[in-house]
Amino acid sequence: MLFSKSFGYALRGVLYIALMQDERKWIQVDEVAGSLGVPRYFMGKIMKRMAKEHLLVSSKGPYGGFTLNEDTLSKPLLEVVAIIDGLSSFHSCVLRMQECNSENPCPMHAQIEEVKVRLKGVLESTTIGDLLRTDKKEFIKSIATQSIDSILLNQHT
Amino acid sequence: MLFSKSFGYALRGVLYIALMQDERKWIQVDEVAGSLGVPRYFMGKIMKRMAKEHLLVSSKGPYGGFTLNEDTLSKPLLEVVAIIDGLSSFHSCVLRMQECNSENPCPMHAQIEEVKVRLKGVLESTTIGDLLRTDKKEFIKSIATQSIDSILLNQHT
DNA sequence: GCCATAAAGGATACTGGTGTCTTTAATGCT
DNA sequence: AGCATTAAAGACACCAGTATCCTTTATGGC
Repeated sequence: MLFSKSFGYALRGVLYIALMQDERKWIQVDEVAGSLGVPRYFMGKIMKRMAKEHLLVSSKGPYGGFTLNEDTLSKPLLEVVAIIDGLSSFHSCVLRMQECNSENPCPMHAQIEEVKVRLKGVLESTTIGDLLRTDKKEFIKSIATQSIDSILLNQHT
Repeated sequence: MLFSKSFGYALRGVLYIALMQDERKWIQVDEVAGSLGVPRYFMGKIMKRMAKEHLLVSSKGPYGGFTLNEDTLSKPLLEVVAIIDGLSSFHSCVLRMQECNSENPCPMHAQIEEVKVRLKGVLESTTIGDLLRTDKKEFIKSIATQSIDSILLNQHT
């Protein structure tokens, strides 16, 4: 597994909020979790962590919820990885050897290093905003489990 | 985490056996686990799984242990991954979307697919034998936690 | 056949990620 | 000020990977 389950929830959550941003500023956990088919309370904890790291902004009380920060869309995907999974896998050896580095490499070091550099490069050069697509319905379909109609319907309630 | 902890144990175990093969045919779990600094009973279970898949051969009783199969060194690393971790991460979406594929891709599909193909390529094109190095002492150092001297010493007991 | 040795197999505990629920704190509305 | 709403925070359950121990099975040497 490249990333944790939480990372998937986190990124999809941010993208969902970004998607709804043009209509409403504050989006509630209930709606995000419901639309994405993610456990309600678990989603809440994940979004809280992102808010704590200023990738999201939260507001309590009626009409509160979560919203993007000014710079959220320009942040690289690696930021989400760092917040949710941490970056240890990029720095540590796949064979878990303590002393693995370019001078004293583990047997897989060279082969894996190349892949890790590449993956890190993708995550650094791709921003959250880069992932957004123009077709809203198509985009929702790619991150949500609920039907598009029921999601768009919920917006009026 | 690209691979599980077990995968690291497994690969290092196979390499250790390969390394000792020129002197002795059958290597015991006790020695492998001791040399590599891996939990004894856990290592046993991992090696058993590899034996079941014919990546290793096992023999019970006195002077028994594990040894390489005829074709072990020519097997690609992906074989070890398949036995220990399974290949599901290569086939499934990082955002865990059920319906993610090239026709209906998740937002990260294109970027990740490239990395996954590359990683899989490395694991397919690199054999276990490819990882072996000529300098035995250097090689042991790269997969073991115990001192080289104490390992070489144990061979005589 | 008996004994010692080593893997096989099963039972159990630990740990971190995942998932659920309840209580507390903050905020907007009346 | 009081109430309703929403996130924050903490407690707890669950599960899969990890780790440990014990019993059983196979095998070689005597």
